[in-house]
Amino acid sequence: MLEKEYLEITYLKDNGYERKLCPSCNKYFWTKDTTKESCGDPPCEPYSFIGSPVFTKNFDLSSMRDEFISFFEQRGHEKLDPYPVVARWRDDIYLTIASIADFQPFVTSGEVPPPSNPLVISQPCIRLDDLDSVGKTGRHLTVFEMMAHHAFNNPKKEIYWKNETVAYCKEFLNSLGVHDEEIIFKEEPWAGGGNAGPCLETLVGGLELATLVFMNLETAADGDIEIKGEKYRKMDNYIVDTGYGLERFVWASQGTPTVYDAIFPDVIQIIKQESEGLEILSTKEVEKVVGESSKLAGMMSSLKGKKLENLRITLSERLGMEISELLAIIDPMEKMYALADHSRCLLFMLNDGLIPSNAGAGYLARLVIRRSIRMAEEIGFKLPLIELLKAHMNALKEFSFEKRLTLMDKILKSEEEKYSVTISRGIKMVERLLKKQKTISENNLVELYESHGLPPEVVKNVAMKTGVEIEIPDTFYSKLAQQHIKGEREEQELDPELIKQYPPTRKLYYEQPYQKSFEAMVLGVRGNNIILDRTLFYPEGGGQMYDTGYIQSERGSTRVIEVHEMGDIILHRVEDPSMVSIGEVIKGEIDFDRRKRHMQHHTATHIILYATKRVLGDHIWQAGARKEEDKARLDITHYRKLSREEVRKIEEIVNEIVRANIKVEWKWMDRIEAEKKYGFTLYQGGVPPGKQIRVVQIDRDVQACGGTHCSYTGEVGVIKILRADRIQDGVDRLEFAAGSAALKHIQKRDEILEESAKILRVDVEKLPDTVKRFFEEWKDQKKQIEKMVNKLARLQVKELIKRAEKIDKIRLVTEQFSDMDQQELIKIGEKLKDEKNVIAILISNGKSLRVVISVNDEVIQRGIYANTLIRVMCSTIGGGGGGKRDLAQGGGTSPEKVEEGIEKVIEYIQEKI
RNA sequence: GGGCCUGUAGCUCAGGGGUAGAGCGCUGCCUUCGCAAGGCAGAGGCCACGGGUUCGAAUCCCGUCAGGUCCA
Repeated sequence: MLEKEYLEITYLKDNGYERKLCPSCNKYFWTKDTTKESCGDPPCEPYSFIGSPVFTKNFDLSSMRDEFISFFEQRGHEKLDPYPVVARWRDDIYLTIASIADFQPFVTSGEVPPPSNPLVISQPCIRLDDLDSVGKTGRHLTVFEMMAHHAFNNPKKEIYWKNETVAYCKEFLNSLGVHDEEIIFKEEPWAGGGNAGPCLETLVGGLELATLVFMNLETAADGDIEIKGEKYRKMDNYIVDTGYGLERFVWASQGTPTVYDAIFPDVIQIIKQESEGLEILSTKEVEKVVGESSKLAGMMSSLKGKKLENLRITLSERLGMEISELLAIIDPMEKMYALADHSRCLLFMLNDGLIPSNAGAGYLARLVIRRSIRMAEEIGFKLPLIELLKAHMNALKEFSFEKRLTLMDKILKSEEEKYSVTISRGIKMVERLLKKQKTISENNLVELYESHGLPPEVVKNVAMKTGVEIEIPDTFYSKLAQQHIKGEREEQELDPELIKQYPPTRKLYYEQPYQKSFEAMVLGVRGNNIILDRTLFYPEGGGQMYDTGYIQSERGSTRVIEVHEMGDIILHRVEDPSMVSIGEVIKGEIDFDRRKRHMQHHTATHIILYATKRVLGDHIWQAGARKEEDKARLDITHYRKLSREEVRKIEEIVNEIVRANIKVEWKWMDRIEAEKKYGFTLYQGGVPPGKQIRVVQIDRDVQACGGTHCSYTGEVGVIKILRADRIQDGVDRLEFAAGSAALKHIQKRDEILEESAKILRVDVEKLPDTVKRFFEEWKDQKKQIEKMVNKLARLQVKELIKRAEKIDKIRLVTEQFSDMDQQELIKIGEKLKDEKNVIAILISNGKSLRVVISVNDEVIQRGIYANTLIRVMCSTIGGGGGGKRDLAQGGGTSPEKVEEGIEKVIEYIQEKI
């Protein structure tokens, strides 16, 4: 299907490139080299650039990036500053995985015009999918810069398309000294993120340097083009999406054994010097081993399990070394590379304000941190991680990381601490386990890792110390992965197609936020949902609850219970839809008290977020929010629990802002323009759709927000923070109330205090002291009672034994108490056990019916057990019981049958002896 | 966002329907010139919280809260 697309690229043919079919991978490629038979892409052919660089000049990251950007600037592309690596403008991905991610979904869909067109960018991207391969393959990185030029075309205007793109690519490579004959363009359809299109991979020396994607397809259930199992159809927009791997270009220019040696040699040097186990690794021989390994690994897509094993075997054969000898060199080497890479990744992540957490995007940061710590330990790296981050900063001067350095240091330290606690806790667990069961099963390993974060390698080491050998099954990690695939998802409620037939609802609540009633025409009725041409009713959104109220027609009025937005349509859910008919003009009235509270809470939320940033630092992001009538809450990202002082400080600042009575400004802005002017901190409450976004500004705080707000901060009234909780690691929740809701809360709290004080008959001020005293006294008295019970029991025993009834040699004690505690019965029973030949039946017949039977040793010898007796007894009195041979307890529900029960027990005893 | 694990003495944890336990730490006494160590005695528990099942729940079930952890 796509073949035609490739053949349309006349530029290739015109420049002497020939289309061939690779016999090895069965894919088409274009080359000028007449001797070339296979596509040159590993695994069809190995790398040829290691040791013999493909460019005429050596580059480092900065110079290579400059070279690329100025090349395209000179050819009419506008330079765009990179976006953050944390993709806050997206709700479908956490991290920026490609340069095109910057423009999805609104620019690629055509809804929003691109910031400039055509443009050139070098976008840092993070991909954690191949985490295991990093360090091993010599080319995998967690963070890399995707240099790219993009052109966004539509039916009305075309910037440029396939021919020009390929031409740029060839010319750029030529400018670096690459000959036409060395370049191979390989056909490889591309798909991702709901789009697809033909694509050319550009290979030089066996290394894929660039990917030229011609994005012109979109997913469609009835599409006629199938790529990788998904169906696609042509879309109106067609986009040039290129990706030039900065790090790979630098690597190719230097021809070092691995990409790591090329892009951060200084960091590697530091790790080598500061690690205990790595001094031997600087010899020429090692370089050779690593180079060969890298070449071989280049032929494989990823390295796991069998693949990795095979690579090691082949490599040892090729070098004439024992596997163990090879591993001794290669294993620490790989860890060193991975550590160098991971620390670079952390630099970007933490700089963009990602706070490590046990859930959400923050987990990704923790994952990388923990891997780094583990690797640092394994190779004996002595310095704190922050030193590596600092070292990376030197090679990345273009990014201003410095301002976040102290914060990064704090975060890393706290994470290191947490991890060491986890590990030492885990170690103790393993030791206990070994005491119990001698060995550790695979299930144990899985549980230790999944539930307690203890890697199997650590378990193995601990076990070794106690002399137990443990095999970690090869299947361990794949088994883990399988366990997690299960999770499925569900979606969709109302049919969106149905809604499409209505025009967008005019949003009066933005135009007249203080209006209480309005008139509108009924456009449709869908079940209980009414669609109007305009409305004052605010639908649920941005964490703000919907408005409620009434809709009035000639026939009467009906309550509006819920209001939701679907696309551009607002649905009013009412109690009785029969009150309105299509075409009718109705009067709507909103519950303004409720609305006003929402407005106060919403404005308060902005103010609080602004204040937390001022108190805690600008790494704070909104992690969620909800505004209700009587309270609201705001979740923020932060690396440690808020202290009481911090909360108080926030509360003070917030109320200062209220008192300052600052104007709350809102306006509609062009999305791209707003992003340029205010940055991505706009998107605190998620990403609103559409070309235009609504921007709300309070003092220096600016957010994209669709909610309703007060006009001045003074209208919010007093803001009271009700609680500050840590809801998950890395996320704190502030619950608060504003205005009259705040007052209500304060009043309610007062009431609770006063009532409590009244019960204790003390002043409110004395409450803490009194409660403490009462609690202490209560505990004290409990102990006193226990002592008395003991004493009393001793006395009781003497009395009871005197009154015992004789059955053969056995002395049977039966006693009914009016209302005695079970504890006391047991105490007496316990004491009676010490007397010879005794069976005691002790009954408390009060609020509930309880029985304790105790039997002394000699009686047990004769085969009479307390737990048997109690069953005889209690089954008669309508209950049950149980216990041990010498002491048992039970109860029942029929007090009138107690005598009968005792009779039965006596009968049983008589039978037994 | 989903899964799993854990909340018991100041600390580390056993127990897992029937009288709340161990080790360490703490207090006092004995032994000693003193210390370390040992011996004896003792203090210290709403068994996270709220429901439910049961004659009876620390224990089983449900929910809440808190902590941990893995995955997306």
